[in-house]
Amino acid sequence: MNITSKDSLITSDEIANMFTSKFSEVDLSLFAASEQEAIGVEHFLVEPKCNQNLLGGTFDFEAFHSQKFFDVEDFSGAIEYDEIKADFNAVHSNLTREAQEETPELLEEMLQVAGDEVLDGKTRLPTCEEFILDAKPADEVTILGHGSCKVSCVGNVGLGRYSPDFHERDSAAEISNMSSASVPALESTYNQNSPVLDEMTVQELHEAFKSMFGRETSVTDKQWLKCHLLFGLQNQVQLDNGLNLIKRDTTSYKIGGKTVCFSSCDSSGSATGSINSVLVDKTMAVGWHVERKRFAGLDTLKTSSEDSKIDLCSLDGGDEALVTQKRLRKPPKRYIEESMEDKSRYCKRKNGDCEVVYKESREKLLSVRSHKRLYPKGFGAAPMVCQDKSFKGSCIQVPFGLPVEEGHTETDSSSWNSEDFKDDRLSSPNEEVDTEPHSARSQDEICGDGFITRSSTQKVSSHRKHHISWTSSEVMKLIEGVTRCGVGRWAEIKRLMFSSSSRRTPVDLKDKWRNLLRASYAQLQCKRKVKQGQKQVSNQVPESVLWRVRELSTTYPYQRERKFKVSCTDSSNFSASTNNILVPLST
DNA sequence: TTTAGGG
DNA sequence: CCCTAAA
Repeated sequence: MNITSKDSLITSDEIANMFTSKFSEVDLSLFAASEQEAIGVEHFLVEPKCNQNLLGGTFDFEAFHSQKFFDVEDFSGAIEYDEIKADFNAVHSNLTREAQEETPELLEEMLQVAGDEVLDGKTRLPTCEEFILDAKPADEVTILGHGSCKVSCVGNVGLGRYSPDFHERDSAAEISNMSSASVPALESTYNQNSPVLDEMTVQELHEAFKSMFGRETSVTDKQWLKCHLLFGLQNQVQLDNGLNLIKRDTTSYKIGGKTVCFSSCDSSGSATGSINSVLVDKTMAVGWHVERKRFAGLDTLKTSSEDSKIDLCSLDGGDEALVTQKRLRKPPKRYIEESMEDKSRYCKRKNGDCEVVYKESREKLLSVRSHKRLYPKGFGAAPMVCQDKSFKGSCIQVPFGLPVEEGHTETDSSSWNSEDFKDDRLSSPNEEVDTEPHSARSQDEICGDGFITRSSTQKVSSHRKHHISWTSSEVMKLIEGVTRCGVGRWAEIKRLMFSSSSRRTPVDLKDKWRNLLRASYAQLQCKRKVKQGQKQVSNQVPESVLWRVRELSTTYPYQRERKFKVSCTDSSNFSASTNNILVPLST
C-alpha cells in the first residue's frame, strides 16, 4: 500500500507554517501560560481514557502490520529526514475503516497528528506539545514554536528507549515494541506516579514546580502538578541516561525538604522507557513515531547524511531561544567526538562571547533540542556546540582548527641532513618519541607497530592521528613505490612498500606524494628566481629527491598537477621518460 | 574499498 | 591529516 499522493506530502516548510501561523490560529490556548493552564490540565487528564480506548485493542500497530494495512517499509522509508512523505491518508483511511465503530473520533484525532488534516484540526492535538509549551514561560512560547516543541517531546520522551534501534530501518520492530512493550509500562507508570509526590502538599508541589521550571504556577491541581514534576524529573533521567552523555544512577531533586529520587537504569534500558513514557500521550503513537523518525539523529549523534538540524542557542536566562531548522553540512565525526570529550564549558554567541548560563529547568528542556547542534559552514573559526548540562557545561566550544599536537616536534631537515637519505634509522631522533621504536632498527619494520604505542598515549577515543613525520626512508619507499607502480596506485604501493607499516595508509601516501610534488615544484620556483637570500623552503627534502619526484611526476603525471611539472631544468636526462609529454614551459 | 581532491 | 564524492 504505497499510495503516496501529493496531498500527503508534507515538507518541512509546510510543517513550519502549520506550526506557526495556522496552528496558533487554530488554538492559541495551547500555547498559553498560567491562566490557561487549566486547559493543559484538562487535556492532560483526559489522555488516559483516550489512551485506553486506543490501546485497548482498537489501535494495534502489530495488527496493522500483520494485516498489511499499511506497509511498514513504505511507511518508514517514506519518512525521510527532511520530508515527511508518509502516506497518512492511506493509513488514515485504513485505520478508520477498520476501527470506526469503536472510537472513530479518537482515531480521527490521533491520525490528525500525523496527517495534514492537522491544519484544520479543531480537535486538540496531543498533549505532548501542549504540555511542554505549557510548562514554559510564556515569553518563550512564541519563539519556540511548535516544531521545536515536537523535538523536545520526541527527544525527551521517546528516544532513550529506542535509540539503539535507530540506525536500523526496522520500523516493524519499533512499532510492535510500541504496541506491546511500552504501552503497559506507560499505563502502569502513569497511574502509579511517584509516592513521594503523592505525599507532598500542594504547596510543596508548587515549590518543586518553581524550582524545576523556574516559574510559579497558579494551578492547584495536585495531579497536574505531579504530572509536570514527573515530567521534569524524567527529563533529568532522560538527559542523564538516555542520551548517554553521562551516567548517573539516580537523579534527585530536593523539594521542600524531601528528596525525590529517580533511579535510572544505565544505557537506555526498558525501565527508562517506562519512565519516559509517563507523560506521553499515547495518542502520539502515530504522530511522534513519525517525528521521531525524523529526528532520529538527535539521540544517537550518529549523524546520518544531512538531516534536519535543530539549531538552537539559548541565551542567558533563556529570554530568547533561537530555533531554526537548517540544512547544514554534517560535522566531521571527529568533531563530534572531540566535542563530547571536550571539557571546555564555554559557548559563544554568534555575535558575542557571553557565556551562557542556563536556568536549570530550561536547560533541561532545551538541551535535548540543542543536542545536535551544528555549525554553519562559514561560521567563522569558532563554531559552537551547545550541549546539555550533562556535559557539566552548558555549551562547549570546539575550535575548528586541528587540535594542538602536544609534544611533537617537526623533524625538520635533520632527517635528511647532509647524509644521504639511506640512513633512515638515524634520521629524526625525535621522531620515535611516539612512533617508531628505533631500536628495532630495520628500515621497514620499524614502522610496524609504532602505531600501537602511540594509541595508548592518545586521548581516549580521539581518532585523530597525530602528525607523524615522514622519515627519509619512508619517502624513499614512497618514491620507490611510485617508480614501480606509478602514481595513483597507492593501495598497491602501500601493499608493496608499506605493508608492515600500519600507520601509513594509501591516502597518506597519496597526500605525501602530493606534498612532495608541490615541494619539488616550489623548489623549482625558488631556484629559478635565484634569490640567493631565499632560504630553501624545501630543505626538508634533498633536492635530489625532489628531482626524482619530478621525474616521476613526468612519467606518471597527475592530470591535475600536470601544469606544474617539467617546466624548467630541461626535464633531466631521465631516460625512462620517453613517452612523457613534455608540457611546454609555461611563461 | 580505492582514488582524487578540497580543506 | 581529515573528509567526502565518485567510481
